[in-house]
Amino acid sequence: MRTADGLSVRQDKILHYIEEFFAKHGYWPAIRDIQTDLKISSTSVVAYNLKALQEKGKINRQGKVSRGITLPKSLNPVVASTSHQVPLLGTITAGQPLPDPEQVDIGSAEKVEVPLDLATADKLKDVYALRVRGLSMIDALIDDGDIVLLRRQETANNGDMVAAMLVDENAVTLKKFYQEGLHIRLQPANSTMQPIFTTSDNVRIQGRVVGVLRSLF
Amino acid sequence: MRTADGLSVRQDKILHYIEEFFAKHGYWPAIRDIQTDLKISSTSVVAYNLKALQEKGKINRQGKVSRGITLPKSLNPVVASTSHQVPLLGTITAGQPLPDPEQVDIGSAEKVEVPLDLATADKLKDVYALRVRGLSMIDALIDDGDIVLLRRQETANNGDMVAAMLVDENAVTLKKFYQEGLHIRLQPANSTMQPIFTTSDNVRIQGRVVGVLRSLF
DNA sequence: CACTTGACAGCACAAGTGTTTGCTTGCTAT
DNA sequence: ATAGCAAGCAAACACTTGTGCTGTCAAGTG
Repeated sequence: MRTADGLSVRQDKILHYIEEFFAKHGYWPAIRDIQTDLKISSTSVVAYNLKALQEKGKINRQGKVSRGITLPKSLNPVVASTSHQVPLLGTITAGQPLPDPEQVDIGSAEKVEVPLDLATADKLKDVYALRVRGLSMIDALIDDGDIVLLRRQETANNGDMVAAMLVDENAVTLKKFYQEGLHIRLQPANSTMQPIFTTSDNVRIQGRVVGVLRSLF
Repeated sequence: MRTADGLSVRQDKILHYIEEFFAKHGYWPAIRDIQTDLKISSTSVVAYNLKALQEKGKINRQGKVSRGITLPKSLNPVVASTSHQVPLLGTITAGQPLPDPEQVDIGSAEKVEVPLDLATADKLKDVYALRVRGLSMIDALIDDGDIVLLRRQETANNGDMVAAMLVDENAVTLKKFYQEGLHIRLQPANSTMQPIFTTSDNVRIQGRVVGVLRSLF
């Protein structure tokens, strides 16, 4: 007898057992867990069926690794996630350059949850977050306390919202970037504000703004 | 040296390593994984620190079980539900009153993922999202295309950012709310803009703004 | 009938892995 | 000084667990 997925009854039971075991314990079962709880006579039978499940793409296995049976993320109801974490590297204030993400221990940094609506996971590479202090970014429609998401890059296309450092002023600002011949126009997002015109060598792009989160709770 | 959590540097590193290992592999690390990758001289040192982490409630352990180190669900960024879905009920444009959430079939509405950093789950009750069309909310630092999160309510405290309908003008606007005697002051979030003064009966509060999401991808 | 194949059994081995024991080090309080 | 203690080190030990045989058995298959 077969299930709809082309699995034998036993394989189906094993698959569900693996799911439930992980949901209950938080780690994966060993072959002998499956064996005893499902009252299978031999570990080799379990191994045999696990191999079948693996070939059918229902599970992943890491050879030789204890409890290395895993479910593909997309099939794992416990792990499937709709958001992604990016490191919160610090605070951005007018005048201070952005921290270099490579200088900071990303592993120990605070994390910010970013919904995948805002950005798909693969686009979140090299993205980090900064908390905004002060009102200096208000012409970019960014308030005190907002969290901005930045992707590290040193070039920009016209119209991109970038974190740009003005060398002369020693200030960082968030503006829309427009290259106009030898000059650069930095246009505030807020149309009631005036743009900045300056030369290329006075501008150093530190990253592109890819999102803003504001909590008013 | 200690981290903010009262963990030693080594314990902090181990904790983050466990997180990353699980995120990467889908199963938990063995003591020897931790040892070799963190270049710790002995397994017993790892065991020693794991015990400390366990006593501090940072990890759970199943004695004797291979790869039985787990993170409490609330601390596990991979498993913990760190975001929540709220219905996206439509579009807000200057002049149009907000849709009544009860009039819309919430079940079939589009959903927006909201990170719990922005709002804890229990506070997300009666919260819904609207997409902003046009620049009419620019003085509330909200751009065309932003998504605003609103909690349905008809009263407000001073200083709350609210969605207020001005009856005479038949317009909806997002402003900070201040009751001043019999009059009401609606103050833009953007200090370069001017407030609106009006009477109480000309203002109908439609909800409180609890968050803003902006994606620039 | 001989031959294959899928599924299961039993068992033992070796690798994977947690635990224990004894020893060293550096620091602090008595 | 000396005792106490947290933290680390090294090696051995013992349990846990995946894997590799060797068979059995029933159901095809030519």
